[in-house]
Amino acid sequence: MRTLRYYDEINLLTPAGKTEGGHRLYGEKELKKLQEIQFLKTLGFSLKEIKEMLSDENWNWSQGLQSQLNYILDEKEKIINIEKTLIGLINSLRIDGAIDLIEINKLIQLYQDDFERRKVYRKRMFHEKERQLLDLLPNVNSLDPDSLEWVSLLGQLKQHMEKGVEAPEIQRIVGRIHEKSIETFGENDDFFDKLWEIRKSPEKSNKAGFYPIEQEVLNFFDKAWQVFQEKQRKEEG
Amino acid sequence: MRTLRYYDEINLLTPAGKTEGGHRLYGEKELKKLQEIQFLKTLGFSLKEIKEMLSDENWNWSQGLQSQLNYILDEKEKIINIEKTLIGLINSLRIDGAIDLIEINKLIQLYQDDFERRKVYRKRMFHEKERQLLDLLPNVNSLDPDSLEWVSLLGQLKQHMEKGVEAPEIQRIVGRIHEKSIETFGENDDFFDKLWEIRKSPEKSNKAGFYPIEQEVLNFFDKAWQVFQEKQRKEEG
DNA sequence: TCTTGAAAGTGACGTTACGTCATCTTGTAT
DNA sequence: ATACAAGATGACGTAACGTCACTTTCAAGA
Repeated sequence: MRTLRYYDEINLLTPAGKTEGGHRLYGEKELKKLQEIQFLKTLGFSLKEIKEMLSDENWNWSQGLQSQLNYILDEKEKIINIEKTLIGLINSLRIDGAIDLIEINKLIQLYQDDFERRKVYRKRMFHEKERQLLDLLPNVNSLDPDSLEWVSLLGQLKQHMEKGVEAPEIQRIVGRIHEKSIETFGENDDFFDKLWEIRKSPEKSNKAGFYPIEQEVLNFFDKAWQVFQEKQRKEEG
Repeated sequence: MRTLRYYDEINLLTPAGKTEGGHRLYGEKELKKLQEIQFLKTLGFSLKEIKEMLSDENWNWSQGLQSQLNYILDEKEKIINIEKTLIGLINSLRIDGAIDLIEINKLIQLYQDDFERRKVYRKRMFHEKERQLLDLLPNVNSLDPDSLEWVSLLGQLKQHMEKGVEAPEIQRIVGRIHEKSIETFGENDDFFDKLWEIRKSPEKSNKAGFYPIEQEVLNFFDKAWQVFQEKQRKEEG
């Protein structure tokens, strides 16, 4: 009811007549118009725009709809960006256990501004084939099962860190990370080492556009990884 | 500048001090806070919410981000619906050439049903209690890394299901599930129960990165599991 | 015809995150 | 000392209603 009063106020939809007492009376025509208004509203038009459209006999619908579509597409892009950022935050929160909003913000800025430079850097560091593998890297900004497995593994590592690198829990997690990386990158150890070198250095990671992981966790994994490899060698040899 | 005045008014960000004349002075700390505010704003939080988050020492970030993500996903869905409708309209315009309100009205009829369905608005659940009422469901984003690994593994299984039980991708995933289950339950293989337990929860929503574990997936896993065991026996025997 | 209670009317303020005047005061460079 | 840019203050405007508080009208039953 409030709505009808408002539409009346702004002359968007005036009642067909009024009773002596002032009650608003609407006819068939007005009902139809109301439906039109509701419909256009769901398309995201403002009442002002709707008023214009409905009152202009020669309104150019195709142009109006097109520009509305453009606007909506813009909004969609914005929302998708927010979504990605939120997912990234949630994942990194899981890996690191804490967040520094400002650091993350910087990263995002960097990510947005520096896309080109990062591409160049990656080109310098990796061959064609390796770059294809790079695209397989877990994407913190997504919730697909594959990325989630990485996130969960790193998160568990962090969780059990206090138990030390030799703890069986840790070694099992490292084992699964190993397998996962074989699945992702193949048996290509060179590539893995190279990646790991970059990963370990915050600056290089940053340049390459890798998602930052706490240094502590990285160092811990490095040690645990060495233990793991030694054990494997022993078993084999 | 207007912005700073406003933040001061609502006690979101008060200046570190003022000059005799009343000019606002901001220090390093305030600058940082301002940046945080700006960042959170880009994520779609309202100033009221931001105020709460930043002033609460024990703010539950993971939950807050999560509910914001849900809200954003909702918005995204709405926008995508608008987009579809607009595209539909534009296309039908192209076919018919001229369109007038009569045409639009036909389409209104078409979409009318949708309106009705969409009237069940979901509100944004910012506060814990409100959420607890409506969604008790475990959501990937609120899971601990350990459970997350399960979800991610099953999710990957589902992703590659079409390749058949014998596919190497599948067998590798099954292998990791096997290891994970040993870690969790020991050598006895009763982790099927666990799977069924996980299965009980979902169904409600599979957006928001929520992975329902369907019957189909479980059946598939069952078969793949048998293949896996056979292979192992062969290797051993 | 009178009563009565629900529905409708009116007016006003609240909502968000500032933008934009108009007017006044301060800080600072010359 | 003076001039002038920059900041402060207060106020109104924004979009589309929601939500009081209070009054009036309409239609049905006695």
